[in-house]
Amino acid sequence: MPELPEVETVVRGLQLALPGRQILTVRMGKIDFIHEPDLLAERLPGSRINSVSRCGKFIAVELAPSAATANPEARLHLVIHLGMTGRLTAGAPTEPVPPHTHVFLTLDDGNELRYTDIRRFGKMRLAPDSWMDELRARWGQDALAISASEFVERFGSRASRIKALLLDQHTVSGIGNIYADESLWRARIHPARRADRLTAKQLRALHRAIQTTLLAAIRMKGSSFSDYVDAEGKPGMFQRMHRVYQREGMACRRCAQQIRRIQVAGRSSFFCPRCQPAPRARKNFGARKK
DNA sequence: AGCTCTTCCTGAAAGC
DNA sequence: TGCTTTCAGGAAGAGC
Repeated sequence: MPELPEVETVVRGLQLALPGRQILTVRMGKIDFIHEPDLLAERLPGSRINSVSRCGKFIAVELAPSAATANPEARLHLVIHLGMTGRLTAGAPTEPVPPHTHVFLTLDDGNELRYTDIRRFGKMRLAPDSWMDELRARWGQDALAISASEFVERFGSRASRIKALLLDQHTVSGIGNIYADESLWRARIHPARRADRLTAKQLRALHRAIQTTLLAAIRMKGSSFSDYVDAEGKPGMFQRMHRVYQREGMACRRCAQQIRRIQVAGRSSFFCPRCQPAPRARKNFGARKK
């Protein structure tokens, strides 16, 4: 599933292929995951691509203001979220079309930008600057950009379980199930611990673990299990480095204890019961009041 | 405030 | 063998 490192890898690939290109034609298959598909059909042909960037798990393809628009300040962005199984690839139109490919953009260099998404949990829309601003305001800071002190402040005051907070994009954006588990293992924190019961030292360790894990994953071009590929259609390699994710019953790489799997915040959570001690069972008798 | 459940969707894997 | 059921999950929304 694409999380920050996978989206970053796709964006870096697209940055080599898209800026400066003009979109010639747009063809769409299933459109139920596209917000206002008519707008894409109307506005994309003829527009030129300025840049490609990442905002959390969103990909933003910025278009140059078109001469036809009355207001040259009204920049548009083709915003894409890959969801679970989304793939965004740029290549020759002669390459075989994978099943479930729903958007084709032909480019002026003869290449084609394609969006493929088996489950269509992804999202696509053409949005103005103001929508991007709203997104940034509503979403938490990017997981790679947030400072240690901000991280401690944001998490230390919350009563939710730490895993739930890591997955909540409003707290910090970019982290999904894989990197939440990997980071928690690295920081030796149990996924069901309440964030406000962690020490500042533990939260700083978690912040560091997130940075280390995400940067290492980016170097390996992301994790591929079933569907994720980069902008050239190639899988990542970081899944080989996973310490806990999808390793139930296997030995912890630190202490050889068997990795366990539980449900936290409705998600599979993998952890080492020795390295990541469980929160103390809360009995009424011991309940603390604030 | 924060938790759980539901919804969207498909294919792989498990169950019978 | 071949069918049916279950599960996986990013994010939003409902309801408690």
